[in-house]
Amino acid sequence: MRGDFVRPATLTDVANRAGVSAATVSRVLNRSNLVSRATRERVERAIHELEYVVNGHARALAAAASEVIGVIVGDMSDPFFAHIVAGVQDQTFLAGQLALVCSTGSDPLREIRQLEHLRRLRADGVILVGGSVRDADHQLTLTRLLSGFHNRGARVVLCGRPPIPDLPKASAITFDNTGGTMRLVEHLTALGHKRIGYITGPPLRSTSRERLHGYRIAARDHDPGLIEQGTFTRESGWLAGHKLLQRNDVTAIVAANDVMAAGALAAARASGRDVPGQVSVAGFDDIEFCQDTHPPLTTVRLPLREAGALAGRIACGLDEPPPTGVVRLGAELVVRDTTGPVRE
Amino acid sequence: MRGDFVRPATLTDVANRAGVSAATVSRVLNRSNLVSRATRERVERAIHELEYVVNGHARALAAAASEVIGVIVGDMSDPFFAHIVAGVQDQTFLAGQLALVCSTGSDPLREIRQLEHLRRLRADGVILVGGSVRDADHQLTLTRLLSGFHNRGARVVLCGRPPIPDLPKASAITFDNTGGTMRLVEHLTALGHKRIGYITGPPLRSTSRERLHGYRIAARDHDPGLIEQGTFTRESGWLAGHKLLQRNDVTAIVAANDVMAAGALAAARASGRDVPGQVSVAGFDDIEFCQDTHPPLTTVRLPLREAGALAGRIACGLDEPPPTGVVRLGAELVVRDTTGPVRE
DNA sequence: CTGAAAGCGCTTACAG
DNA sequence: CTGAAAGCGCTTACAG
Repeated sequence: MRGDFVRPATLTDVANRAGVSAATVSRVLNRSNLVSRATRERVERAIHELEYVVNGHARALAAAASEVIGVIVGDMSDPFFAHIVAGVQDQTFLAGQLALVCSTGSDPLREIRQLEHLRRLRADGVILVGGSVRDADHQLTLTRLLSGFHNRGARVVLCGRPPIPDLPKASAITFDNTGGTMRLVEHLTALGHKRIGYITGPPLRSTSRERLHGYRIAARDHDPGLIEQGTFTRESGWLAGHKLLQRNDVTAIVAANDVMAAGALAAARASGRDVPGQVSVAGFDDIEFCQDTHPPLTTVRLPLREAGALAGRIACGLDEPPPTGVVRLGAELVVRDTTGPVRE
Repeated sequence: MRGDFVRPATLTDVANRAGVSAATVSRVLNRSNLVSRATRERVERAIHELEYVVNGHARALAAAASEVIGVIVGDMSDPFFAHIVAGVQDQTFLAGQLALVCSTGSDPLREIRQLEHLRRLRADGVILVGGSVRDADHQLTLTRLLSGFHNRGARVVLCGRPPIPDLPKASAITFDNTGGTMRLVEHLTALGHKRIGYITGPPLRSTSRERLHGYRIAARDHDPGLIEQGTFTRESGWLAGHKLLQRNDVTAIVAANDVMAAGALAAARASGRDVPGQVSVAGFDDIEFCQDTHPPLTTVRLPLREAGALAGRIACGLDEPPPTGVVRLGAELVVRDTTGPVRE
């Protein structure tokens, strides 16, 4: 039933109405100053009267520039991604580009599909947000796809994801996941904790691996049984926390992100444990609600919005890519009320 | 320094390599079954060898269909939007469309700009998510722009936003904001609360107005001084909560969303008030962290992801638009631990 | 400052 | 089942 529709006005329609050539209309559209004032005004009136909207596809085809920046994220409802994306969009808007945000639901296949879509649209830039998946096949496909962007002259930015060795021209903005986790664990060690449980993220994600690496360095001589597997969701944090609490020697639990830490906190409460009296808990990212958990959560702050803004600026060509290809952003320990001294 | 780049392979390149015409390649691309098996295989090999990626702009221009669905949201880092968008994207992915999510930062001007961008891209559908702004000029521009989409045959869906009278062909998916708030206030009334403070959202947003309206109906004879202005942020909830708590007659505080309720909760704690012993607090939306506030927050649950999925299906043409143009979704009271009986 | 013409890379009747 | 040709709506040298 999608019957007969109005054909939108074209540039030719505008040219006819204004009594000029298509080239002249195009010049007005692109703010060329090779147009006399009178002509410009006539054209602008025609544009207004016809409610003319330039066809972005025709323009992209003729000019070989799309005004589109692709942003690929894992999961929009995860604050980690949401904050980075907000930073990106502030900048793309300033640059007059359209940030096209696609979410993969953490599915590698969907990541590939979305990238293909972006290549079809000849995106001027593409930003991959969040941890990469350690899977040889997937990495190969990804690298091939991304070099396709590069070969066209499109900019590739990795944000919160390690550089890809086979893709030296891509810019990478990374977080100090390892160092941040180390400082967090050392903070607990200084409080007297010796048996510190750790809830890690999905095993193949670079973010998980880097944070876990920090734990392994700082928690020397740790028992491998102190590490539980999570999936970055609250539910998985609850389950893993519950398991760790069944070991009576654990006096502190560190989760690889705040959402899982919130789950572990709930598990501690459910088991009747006082936090931080009987067990300390800590997270990672410092998303807003850390202030509102019970008690407020000790965590590590990542400059998410700033990272997104930087990625956006590079992708739009507003900033030059970093000379070394990599910008490493800090991670700051934020001590709140879920961590305290061990009471033996 | 963006020097000489590789020209991506075109359909003609593929045709030459495979020794067929462009039309045949196009047929293979579009899965037409008017191609012999042998020819198809030859073309597919050429596509693979050349790493050919169809140019979406050329295709959109020739076929007058863009495979793009635009989604306009206020603020990605607000879980309210994030959950709706996740629902949308599940469906657009199934439909093979690209969901192009643009955020306006709650700026009406930016909303218009993003819509113009989507019109240029000849989006097949557009979804406006979240409350509309009550401003005559802005509404007029918006309506004009949206009818431009309609006239082209693109689908317009309003999600979590009231129908626009001048735009009867648009589908609207609305939440029972008023009824949900009424049930929440009645729950408090049943617990003996007589002086219930209310923290409202930005005054011009439809969401704020509908929720406030529910409060006004249910809290009959309320003192206008019991209503404080917020902006849907945690900070504004803290401030408004702080003000309300200075009135010693207030025994309960309802906020127009969970994020502000979390702020109010923190303000109550800061003032040394026990929740719910001395003051009850409640929010709206039921975002995930409501389970982790201290104490867990009483609120009203909105089917955000379902709403997004429905909007996505309609926008992609997977589902027919609702016959009446409007789908009204429920709002369910979720009683947790921040609300309790009045202790006089 | 302005216009005619070619070209961007596809799809789609039309013929065969 | 396949191809030649026109056309989608712009931009961009090239001339003037």
